[in-house]
Order: sequence, then C-alpha cells, then structure tokens
Amino acid sequence: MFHNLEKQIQAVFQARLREHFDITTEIVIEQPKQASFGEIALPVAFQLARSLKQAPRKIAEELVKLAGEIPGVAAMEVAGNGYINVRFDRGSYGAGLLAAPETRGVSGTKTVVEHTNINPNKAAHIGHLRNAVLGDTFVRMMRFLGQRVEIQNYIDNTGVQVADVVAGFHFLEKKTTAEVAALLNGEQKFDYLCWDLYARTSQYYKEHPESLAWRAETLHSIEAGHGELAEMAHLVADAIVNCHLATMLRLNIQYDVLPRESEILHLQFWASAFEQLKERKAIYLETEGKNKGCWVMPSSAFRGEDDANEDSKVIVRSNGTVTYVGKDIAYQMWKFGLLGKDFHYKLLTRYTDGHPVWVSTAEPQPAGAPAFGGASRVYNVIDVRQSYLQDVVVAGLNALGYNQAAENSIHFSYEMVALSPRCCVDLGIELSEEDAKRPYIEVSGRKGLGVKADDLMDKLIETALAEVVSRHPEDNLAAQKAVATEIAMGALRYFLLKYTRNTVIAFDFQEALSFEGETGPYVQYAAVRAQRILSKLEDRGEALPDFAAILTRDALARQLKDEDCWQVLLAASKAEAAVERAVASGEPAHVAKYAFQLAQEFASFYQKFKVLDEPDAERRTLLLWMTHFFRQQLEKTLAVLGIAVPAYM
RNA sequence: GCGCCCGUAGCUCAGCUGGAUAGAGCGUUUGCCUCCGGAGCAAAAGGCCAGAGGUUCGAAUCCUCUCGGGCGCACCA
Repeated sequence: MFHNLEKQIQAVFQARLREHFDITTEIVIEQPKQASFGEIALPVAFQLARSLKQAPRKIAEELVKLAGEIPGVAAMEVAGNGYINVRFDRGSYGAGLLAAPETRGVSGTKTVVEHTNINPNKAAHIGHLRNAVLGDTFVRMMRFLGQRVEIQNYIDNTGVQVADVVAGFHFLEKKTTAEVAALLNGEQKFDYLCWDLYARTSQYYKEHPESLAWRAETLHSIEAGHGELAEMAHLVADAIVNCHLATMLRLNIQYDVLPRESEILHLQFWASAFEQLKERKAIYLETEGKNKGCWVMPSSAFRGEDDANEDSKVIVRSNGTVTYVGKDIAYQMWKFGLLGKDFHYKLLTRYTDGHPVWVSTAEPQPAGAPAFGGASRVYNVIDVRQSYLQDVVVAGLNALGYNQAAENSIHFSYEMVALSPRCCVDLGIELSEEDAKRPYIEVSGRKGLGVKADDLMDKLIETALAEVVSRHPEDNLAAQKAVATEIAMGALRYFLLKYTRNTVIAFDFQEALSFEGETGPYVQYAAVRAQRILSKLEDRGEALPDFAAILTRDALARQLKDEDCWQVLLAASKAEAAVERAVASGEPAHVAKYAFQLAQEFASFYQKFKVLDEPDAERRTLLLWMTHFFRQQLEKTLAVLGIAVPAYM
C-alpha cells in the first residue's frame, strides 16, 4: 500500500517533468524530518534548480501546481527552501489497507543461496551461526517478495580439516572405525568430542611437525576413496553433518540440498571445468619461476591490469591435484547450469514439516529428486576474508565468457564474529598482554577457541526459562520450556541480525543474553501484547467486529485525524516496503531495525490507548483493527527474520 | 609493499542512491502499575560525525591526503 502510493506519486511527477520541462529523472523520495510535515518528501526541486536556473522554492511551487490532484493524496505543501511535502488522504489509505491484503506472484527464475558451509569435523560455533542466520534470513526476505530460492549447504567432506580429525582418531588415539562408530551414540556429543580432538591434533602437529605425514596419508586415502582412513572420514563427516543440521534446526534453519565435495571429485566436475578453462586459455601451464609446473590464472584476470605484476593464482598444483579455488569454479559453474554435468541425489532426511533435504551422491538414483542448480543468480554467503578467492572464481567465469553468470555471482560477505576480551575471561581463556589490549580476539577452531553454538543456545534457553518460570509459575514445565526456547532463539537471531554485514561482532555474553531494549524478545513482546488484547476480547465474550462494515472511509478519515493513531498505522503499513528496500540493499539488518521500530510504535500505542476500555464504539473498533493489523504485520516481519511469536511472555 | 574495510554520544551500533534541527539501545538521572501484565512507557543529560583540504545550493555520506585500528595478498580450505 505504502509502496504503491509512492510509485504513483513518482509516476505523476515524472510525467509532468517530461511534459513541461522535457526532463527525465529519477524522483527521489525520502521521509520528512518530522512526522508533522507529512508522509513523504520530494527534494526534486533542488535537483532541478541548476538546470532550470531558478530558485528551488519557485520550482517546487510550480511542480505542485502542475501535479494537480493525485488519488490518495490529500495535500502537497512546499516547505523549507524547496521541499515538497506530501500528505496522504488518511481515510482512503486506511480503507486501502483494510480492503486488500497485498499479494505477489512467484517469479520464474531461480536464485541459489549457498550458506552455512561448515567443515564437517567439529561442532558449529557462533561465527557459523552468523553465516547461517544471515543466509537463512536473506532467503526468507526474497521468498517473502515472491522470488524462487534454493538453499544449498556445501559440505567439504574430503578436506584437510576432516583429515585432521580422522588422523587424530587413528594415529593419536589408535581407534578403529568401529570404535569411532561406537562414539556416535556415546555420552559426549560427537561434534563436541571432535572439537576437542581437532584442537589436540593441531597442537600435536605443532609440537611434532613430522607427524604432519599423518595428514598427507589420510588425505591420500580419502582421495583414493578406499581403506580404513577413507571409511572413517566418511563416518566422521556424515555424523558431523547430522550434528550441524540439528544445531541449525534449533534456529529454524533448513536446507534444500547438500552438494558434497566427494561427489565433485568422483563425478569429475573438475575435469569438465578444466577442459573449458584450458580451451578458453583462461589458465596456462607455468614453465618457470616458483609456480613452475602449475596451471595458473594470471593476476590480471582478477586484479585489474594495473596490478599485472602481482602473483598469479595456482589452480592446479604441480602434482596434478586441483586447489580449492579450482573446485569452486567448477561448483559455481554447476550452480548456473554451465558445467554440462550434474550430481545424483538421494534423500538424506525430512524435517518434521515434511520438507526433504537431498544430498549429492555419485551413484545414479531412481527418479524423485527435483532439479537443483541452474540458477540465474547466485549468492554465496562467505565471510569477507575470502573476498580474494571469490574474486578469482568470478574471474574464472568471465575468462570462460560467462559474463552474465559472473555478473550474477554475488559474494554475500560479512565480517567475522570475534570474542570480546571480557568474553575470553568469562570462558577462562588466558590472554597475552598484547591480546588483552585488542578490541577483539579471533575465534580459532584449531586452538579450540570459541563459543560453541549449542552451548550458547542452551545458555540462552536457561536464562529465558528462569524469566518465564518467575512470570508464569502456573504453567507446566514443558510449555514453559517451549516458550523459553522461542524467546531464546528470537534473542539469538535478532542479536546476529541487528549488526550490518560489515560490522565485526565482538561477542559478549552480557549483550547476547540481554532480553531488553533493542532485542528479539522486545519485538516478540509487542506482538504478544497485541495478541493478548485480542484474546482478552474473546474472554469477555465478544467477537472481533466486522471491521470493513464499521470502518468506512469516512469513519477512518474521522478517526485517523488522531496523529498518534495515524503514525502507528502508517509505520505498520510499511512492512513490505521495508523488506523490499532491505533486499535491494542486501542488508537483513534493515528488516531487524524496522521490526524494532514497529515494536516501539506499538509499545507507545499500547501505553497511550486502552483499547478494550474505549467508550466510543467507532473509535474502539478502530483501535481493535489497528491492534489486529499491527499484530499481523509484526508477525509477518518476525517470520521474515525467522523469529516466532510465543504464546505468552 | 599492494588491496579491501572501519573510525559517529561514556559503551555497542544505525544513518537507504549527498538533503530540513545527526538517531537508537545499553549505562547514568528522574517520573509512571486503582493494569488490555513493567521483558514496558514518559523525560533529562550526553556529539567539532578521527583530523586537514576539496567538489556544490547543501557533505557523517563523494574525492585527495594525514593519523589510528582491522582483514586479506599459499602448490590451506
């Protein structure tokens, strides 16, 4: 509704400018500094002042005259040096909201979002959570706007990190595959056990460099695809993937398909990409220097001509094996349907709502899997430190002549989650004097330094449960736990989303565990209170009034003269516009910010108006409708953020 | 050395493609439960937007330089 009206007003001004001044320009719309100035403001006169050689104010006055009557607009005023402030016709705006819920079609082209991508060798930590929550929320945002999106979670089940844990089990702990298998259902969570083992193995390498031969042997076995070590690697990786899926599900994060590196190798995805790269001369065989014997991509391809003297990037090592970037180019080509090959898929599991998760496999399977990949746009949610490698992947596509795909390959980058020095102290981690002075300490899987995702969630639930129990001692424990869980997960998702992507989060328990102020629970609380008013109405034996029948356009115009009511309604009507803007700017934080502002508006409304005790019938109906509308918009916005509305708080 | 990002209230952060008097939350101070539950509301204090130049009607936002901080630049992923 809000957005449509904006578009109409833009169109009118554009048309008038064309007709009378022969000018084609974008009509910028902004929010007036003060709400009392109107609903939207147009600074267009300033833009034109120069070319028309007239004072902005004069131009603005003329434009207002030329614009004439616009449906849905009550008045336009020139203010300041030349702003055009537009006031909506409140009656018709309200009637529009009441009449037509917004509907959207579903787009035909597919977008792929790749996120999570955790090495399957240890428990997930908060840094992984930021990745998954950002990716998941961005998917929800796009789906909300009617776009078709496929969620991929890439599994590097054949890499160094898995190999190190396998080497730890086999060489350090002298365990057989059967013995490792027995640990899967043991007392300690398997991903936690591997977390410790990974840190221990890394430490052992450091102290005994000769033991790095274990890694080489393990990697070799994994690549060959048979033997005890390869078998153990599969066991470990598959088990950890299941742990990760369970961890993410706690935050309501699901996937469509898990493409695995083992299949990229076995199905020879790289061979196809390699042929194309050689044919197009995107890479060449280096014959001298330190990269002699490697296939490399010249730096000019991904750095620009100015830095042509920079190092080129090795794609195939002198021993014939392909690097990570090479595999990633092949994988990226597959996502766009440009590789000429596909995985086979088998059903890995179904979520309780029936949604299937597929996993790649090397053997042909009976039909049943949907068509994956073949996207027209791809978002890779990867932290900003890998920008350089993502640039190389895009350069690869460009060098192959796939410029369209290159252009639609988006590195959805974000900054890391680090630990605040205080947080390290809380965790009992000793810091060097130098580190203690730093603004934040980087998480390190190799050192076992970090906050595990499941631990954090447990702690949040525990904290929330204490609150719930003290506020609602009458309810049973299971219900209390369910509510506490929704609050805790809401708090966590909001915490990870409130920062814009390129802000480093210095993690701090005190802030993450807060349920007051700009937090998820604050927003949830607003929705719960709105719902509570509506259920109180039922408790009193009343049904929801027939809003449309009572709230005619005239009645709305009458009632919405109240500035406070109008502002709340206006804010609530902007949910769709807020999501649209956030998708355009690629910033989930904007949706979080909007949700918070909306909750603030309602909290204020709630304090000011006693909805159920309102004596005037028409006004009471309006307040009830606003409460209902607000609740609906808030729930919708929270759903986009992946946050539930608890039954009570 | 080269490249990218950042520097806004005591602290943590917003500030959409330049636009009206720079905004939140936390913390501090002060009010508000005869209630649709206070995980809340109302209000106060708190700013040379790191610094210096420039571009223009107009700069926290764009350009240049300086200072301070972070991250990249493997035959690791």
